[in-house]
Amino acid sequence: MKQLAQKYQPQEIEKNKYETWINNEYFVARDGSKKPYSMVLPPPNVTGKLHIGHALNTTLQDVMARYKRLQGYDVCFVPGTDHAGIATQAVVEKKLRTQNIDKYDIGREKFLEYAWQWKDEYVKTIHAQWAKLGLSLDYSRECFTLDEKRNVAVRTVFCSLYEKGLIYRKEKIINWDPVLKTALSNIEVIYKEDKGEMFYFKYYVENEDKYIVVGTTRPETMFGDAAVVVNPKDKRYKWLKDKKLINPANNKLLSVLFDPYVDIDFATGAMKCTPAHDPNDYNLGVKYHLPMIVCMNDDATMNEKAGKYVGLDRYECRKQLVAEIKEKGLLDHIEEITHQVGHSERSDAVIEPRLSMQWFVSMKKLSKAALEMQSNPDTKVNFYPPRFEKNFINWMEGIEDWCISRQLWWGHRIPAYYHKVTKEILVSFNPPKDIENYIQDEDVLDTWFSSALWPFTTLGWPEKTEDLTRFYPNNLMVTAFDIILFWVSRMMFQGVEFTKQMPFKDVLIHGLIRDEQGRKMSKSLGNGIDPMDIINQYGADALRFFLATSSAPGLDFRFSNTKIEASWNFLNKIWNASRFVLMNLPQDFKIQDINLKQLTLADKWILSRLTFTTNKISDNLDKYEFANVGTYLTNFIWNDFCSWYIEMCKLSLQNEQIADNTRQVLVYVLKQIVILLSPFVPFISEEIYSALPNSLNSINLESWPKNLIEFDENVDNQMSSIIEVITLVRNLRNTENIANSIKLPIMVYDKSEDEHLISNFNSNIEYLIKFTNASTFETKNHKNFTENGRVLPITGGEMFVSLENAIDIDKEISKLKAELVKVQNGIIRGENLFNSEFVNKAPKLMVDKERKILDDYLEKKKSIEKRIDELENKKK
RNA sequence: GGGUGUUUAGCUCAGCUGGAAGAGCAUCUGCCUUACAAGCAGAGGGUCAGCGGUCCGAGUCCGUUAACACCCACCA
Repeated sequence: MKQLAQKYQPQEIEKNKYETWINNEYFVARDGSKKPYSMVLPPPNVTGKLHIGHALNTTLQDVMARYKRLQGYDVCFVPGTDHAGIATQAVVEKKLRTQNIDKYDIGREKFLEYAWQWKDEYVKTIHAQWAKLGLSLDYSRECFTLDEKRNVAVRTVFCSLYEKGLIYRKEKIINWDPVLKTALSNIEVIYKEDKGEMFYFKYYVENEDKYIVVGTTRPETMFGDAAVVVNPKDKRYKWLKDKKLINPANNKLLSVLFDPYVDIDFATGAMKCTPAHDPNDYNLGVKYHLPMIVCMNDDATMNEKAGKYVGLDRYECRKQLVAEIKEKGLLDHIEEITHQVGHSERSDAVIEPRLSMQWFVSMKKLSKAALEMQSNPDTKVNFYPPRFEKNFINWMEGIEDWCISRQLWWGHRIPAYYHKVTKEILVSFNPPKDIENYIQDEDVLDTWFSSALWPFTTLGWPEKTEDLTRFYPNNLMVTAFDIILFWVSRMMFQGVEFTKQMPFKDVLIHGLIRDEQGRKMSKSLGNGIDPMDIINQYGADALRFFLATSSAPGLDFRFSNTKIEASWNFLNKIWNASRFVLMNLPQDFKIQDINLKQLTLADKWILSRLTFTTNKISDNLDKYEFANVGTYLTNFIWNDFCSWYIEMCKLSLQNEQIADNTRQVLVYVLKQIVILLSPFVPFISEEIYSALPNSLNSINLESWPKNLIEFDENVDNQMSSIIEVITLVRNLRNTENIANSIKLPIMVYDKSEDEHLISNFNSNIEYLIKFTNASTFETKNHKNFTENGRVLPITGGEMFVSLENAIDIDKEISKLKAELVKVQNGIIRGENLFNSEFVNKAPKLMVDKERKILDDYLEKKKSIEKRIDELENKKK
């Protein structure tokens, strides 16, 4: 048992705790006698430091991990990091460039050395940040998406899919990033609305003085054109049958195709067809066996097909080509348009659709299996909130094959080997024995290919490990909605394919944190927030509490300094309440069982509220409704415990007979409070916990509160009625400007024959006197007062507060009249209700409730009117 | 072009099965009451975006409109 410092200083109490927890292996899953609970941390990229979004994501998971641990689960919370192929390669290249090193000069192997160095450095940073955040991770199981074991899994999956015919290599139109010089998958392309121009060119008919006008947004691709296509139903172009058109860019002859794909109403209804640079044109090209002419290099400069424009950037070529065509008089007109243009997610370069030889995952069979699994209530993944399930389903239903090869060095190298002579492809887990006759594929796999396997590769798959049987599928996956398609969906279909079940039971989708103005946080805006800065200022606990309790599932929320401060204030309140409890314990204090027969009303009430709160918190944590949990915690701790119970204890602590039992209750409740809090704010909880008598070595060894007594509605009502009286008197003092030093005689009388009210007040009269600062507090069964004062309605009776210190009668009367209006409105509402179908159709319980409310109002009306009469008489 | 979400107090947001509108911050009033002035005790403030519907009863369910945000989609 140790002392709590005078001040709550998070920087002090958060020191060294994490190291102790880790050294004691509190977070290592290994107790086979307990029920398993498992999560994998979405592995952050090793490109840099963690941002506030990571802090949110990991905090939510850590809350669940700690909660489940306290509930007696063997929690397996696996950390890891992601090699993030494109992103990491880009930052490493950038760093090398600052040192004037070109990756092509140093070559693949040397470059990878630099990349691994980078990775080691940032994993270290990430570890330090996880520690600061207090994440209860099981480091004994830590993984990296590119480590040896994961590589085994990746190669196993690749070969297996290849053998099943679900991976193939083919020349197809793919999204080409000309800056990073690699293929991308469809979802790595971000479509943005861009201003552009639609150019209308004249295509003359061969050997005739007739022309048609063809529109294009991309004149530079005309060097790759293979045909002009019109709709067969388009009457305007029937005459073109069997004619040839002259490509204004290079004077080559183009045949005219008639295909219903072309939209008659779009532009001129005549479309140029560039099979090697447009996915739709490609389809037409395949259908009509057109030549596939690639007219650009991999860096989006023009190749020799562009004639004199060879070597020019695609946009420069466009400019010059348009000028040339215009000069020749073949430009009809130019139209300003806005259209969707694809940009690379990573480099922001304008994507060039390009015919290229790549590896693909055939998606049809995989998506079908996953969708079937998802349509069955017994095997499906539960999305929180459920609407995100649609994202998954829609995407999977319309999914196209997944381009998985990347022209990078940093990643899992594709286990395909090409025979130097026969050119035969060999896909094999291990390199061929006669490797000297082969060349391995230069490309690596899309990062998401390995990420998709994460839930089971982290548990040792493809080996049949104990972890895999115990902890798979994972219980929970927590992630932001922007990654559902990239990651969640892919984990799901790969899980189904390789483990015959979904990789997790629940998916919790959270929103994004925006800045205080509601803008997305981004590097270009420079409005990102470093969680470490917040921790240094307010402590990890305040940050965690803010993050976890500020958001409803699936919704974005704003970062807010005032909310962090509010969290800090809350923790400071808890700190001080704990100090109060501890300083009221005598030196020789010993924990004993609470004597349930000696409880005061306040004792019973706080224990009953504790039960209520614990149940609410469990319910809401089970639904991942963290914001609700925050509300229940704050209400209970700040209002119930601090404002009422502790204040009432100040009296009972002076009563020798009950003081010790009160201390037992105080310590007991405080202990449960810090346990309830600990999933959210582990550091301060541990600090306070360790100062409590008879505590274990760490709060991490504790268990979730079991209810000492049931929630008691009767007790709750009794306490409410006392709180009601106290609040009314306080209110009266405030509105009437009556100083606390003036003691007031107070009388309560019972309206009904019910003795409960009176006896409740009688047995708690000392609290009432103290809290209302009354001179006398009497309870009576009958009205009997004549002095100047105020009648206040209370539940089940009325209260009279004598105001001998001359209140202003006029003011009093106008106040009563104002209240009378409110009461009359209430009566009107009630009477309308009872004149309606309400009585017949509403449940009896509701009718009774409304009846009572109305009766109370009628009573109240009478008594207010009487008071007004009395006061007016007094005036005369 | 489809789809989803948001719209509640001055600000930021809760309000999960329909039963007289809540929190934090801000504002106003009074308190240094020895756990806490980063606090305590009170107060004021809302036709729950608009319209229509279902229901005895709607912030909550249905339809519709508007604004904002996001996702998906090959329109040259």
